[in-house]
Amino acid sequence: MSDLLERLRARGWRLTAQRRVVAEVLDGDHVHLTADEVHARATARLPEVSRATVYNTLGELVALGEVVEVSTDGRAKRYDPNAHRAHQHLVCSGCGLIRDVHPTGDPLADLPSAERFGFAVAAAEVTYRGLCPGCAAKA
Amino acid sequence: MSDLLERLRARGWRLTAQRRVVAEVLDGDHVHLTADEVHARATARLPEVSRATVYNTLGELVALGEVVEVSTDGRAKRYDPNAHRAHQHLVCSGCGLIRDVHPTGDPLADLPSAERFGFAVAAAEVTYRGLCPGCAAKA
DNA sequence: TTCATTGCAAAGCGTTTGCAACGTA
DNA sequence: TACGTTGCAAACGCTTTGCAATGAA
Repeated sequence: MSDLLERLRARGWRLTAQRRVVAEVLDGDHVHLTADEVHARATARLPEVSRATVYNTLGELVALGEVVEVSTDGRAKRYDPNAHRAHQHLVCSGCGLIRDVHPTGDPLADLPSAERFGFAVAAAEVTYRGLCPGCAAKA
Repeated sequence: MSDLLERLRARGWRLTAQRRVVAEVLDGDHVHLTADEVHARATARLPEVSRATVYNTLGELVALGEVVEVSTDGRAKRYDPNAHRAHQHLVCSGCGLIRDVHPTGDPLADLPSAERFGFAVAAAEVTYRGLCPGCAAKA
């Protein structure tokens, strides 16, 4: 993640305490927090971080391609810092848990040109839905 | 779509003018309207349709499995009446246009059990993103 | 010093809900 | 007639924005 901070600095980002904390919160694997969760964890480290700043910072990280927005349900967006390795998401229909997965095969290869209707297809997002072990045990 | 109305009646649905209009608006291929667009088209046919009724009716159609909610962006949900044939979506990054597509291959087959982490995977959603011919020409 | 960044609070958008009036079965 | 359905309007959750104060470079 220090990589991230260096990349941001190299892009001329003005590095503030708030931005550093937001970036740190997003560190780690399988992190898919909502903006509100990011705010909660950020204020735990640094009380003076406003919601607006969290939204601003997340939006900028997304624009920079460092973080990806994931809207798994109709609820709040989640932010996925694992933008540099292609992966897909496994979402629990019960509790909303999200896991990163790395399927074999390229989904793009499954879409023949006859089915592209002239679109310049750039990417494919795959979301697998099911019950996580915990929720399956309760059901 | 008359099929739909008959299915609904068979399920004991109380058939009101408002519900019929909402169902009619959703008729046709490649229809992916937001709740607000459904409301606009519904009131064009029948002025006395409230937003609340549109939301209620859409929610019931989703619960009945006749319509599928699609959240392509972080904005308003869209409603896809093509629930009876497996298909995926091609979304234009420029204008938001959505097309149904029917890829070859089953995405579920691309997720080996080692990548399922104990999840009981039930379904896979695939969204292809790119530029439609119109937006590609402008870019 | 300067100008981007911040915090606050209010507004915005899409959606849901409470409740009285309504209309289908 | 009875009970499910409707419309209105207010409340809601999440996100964005205006503006004055702040602070990194």
